[in-house]
Amino acid sequence: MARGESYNTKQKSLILDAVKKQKKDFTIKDIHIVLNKKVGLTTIYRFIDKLVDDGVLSKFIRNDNMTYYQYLEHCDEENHFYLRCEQCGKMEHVDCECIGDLSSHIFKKHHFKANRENIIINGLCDNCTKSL
Amino acid sequence: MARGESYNTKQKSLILDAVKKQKKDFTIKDIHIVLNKKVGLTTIYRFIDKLVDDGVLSKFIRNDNMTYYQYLEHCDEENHFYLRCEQCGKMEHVDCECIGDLSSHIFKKHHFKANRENIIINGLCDNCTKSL
DNA sequence: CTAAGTGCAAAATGTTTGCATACTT
DNA sequence: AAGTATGCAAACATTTTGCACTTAG
Repeated sequence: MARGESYNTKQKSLILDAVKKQKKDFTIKDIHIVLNKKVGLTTIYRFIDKLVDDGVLSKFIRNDNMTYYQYLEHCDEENHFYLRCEQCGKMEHVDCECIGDLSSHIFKKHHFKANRENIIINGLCDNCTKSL
Repeated sequence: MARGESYNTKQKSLILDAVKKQKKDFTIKDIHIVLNKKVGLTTIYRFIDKLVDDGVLSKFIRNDNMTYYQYLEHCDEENHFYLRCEQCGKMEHVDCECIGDLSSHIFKKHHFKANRENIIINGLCDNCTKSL
């Protein structure tokens, strides 16, 4: 096997499964608890960091000063983007050419190359709008 | 004076000035150093947190695990949004109806109420695209 | 004069590192 | 067998808190 390659371990797949099961954004602690502390905190930190580097997770901070992560379903769709609810933390996936149109407009008119892999629009989802 | 009101102090205006002068995203430490440690770290933490709550600053985390802040020029423009360069950290302000169009599309078709105050598109600015 | 703000030092958290052990390939 | 991964404990860094003192109104 080539040098620098990584090994598959029970811990990694446990973490990845847990991460994929989350319905909304989560913290390192959440995963630690979900896994019933079967996997060490250090390992979780290390592997989740790697997932962020690999673009599998996005990482952000709320004003409560906690670090949250969110699973980014891998989409090869040309026109994929996210709608993230600021109220409940849920992330909707959308495929719609509207975002492609915006990107090309921004490129042509504003000379900026949008990162198409990771466009997130914040706001309020349908449910939360109703319950306010 | 009404209870719960806040006082204007030298420290607060020093911090606010420093924050506005930043050309790109910055950390608490940056501000501490810019102010030549004339203002205590604790005070900086407290006031900057307040600025975030008030929507004057946005707060986010990079994968280096440092917390960054960015000054959000207040814009009453209907169609204001940000283009944030992932390479150099610069934030461009744009006023263009393209974003209003997108927002109403998203509202009508995807039943999501975008937060118009704070739309940030990540990507690469013109300069950084050229120098890659 | 009173409420709010400041800054130090201490405490609390969150995150990373060193290292011996265990696991993958 | 050799390279990776794990997890503990320790080290580190960042952020928050308690408190006596200062300042704004």
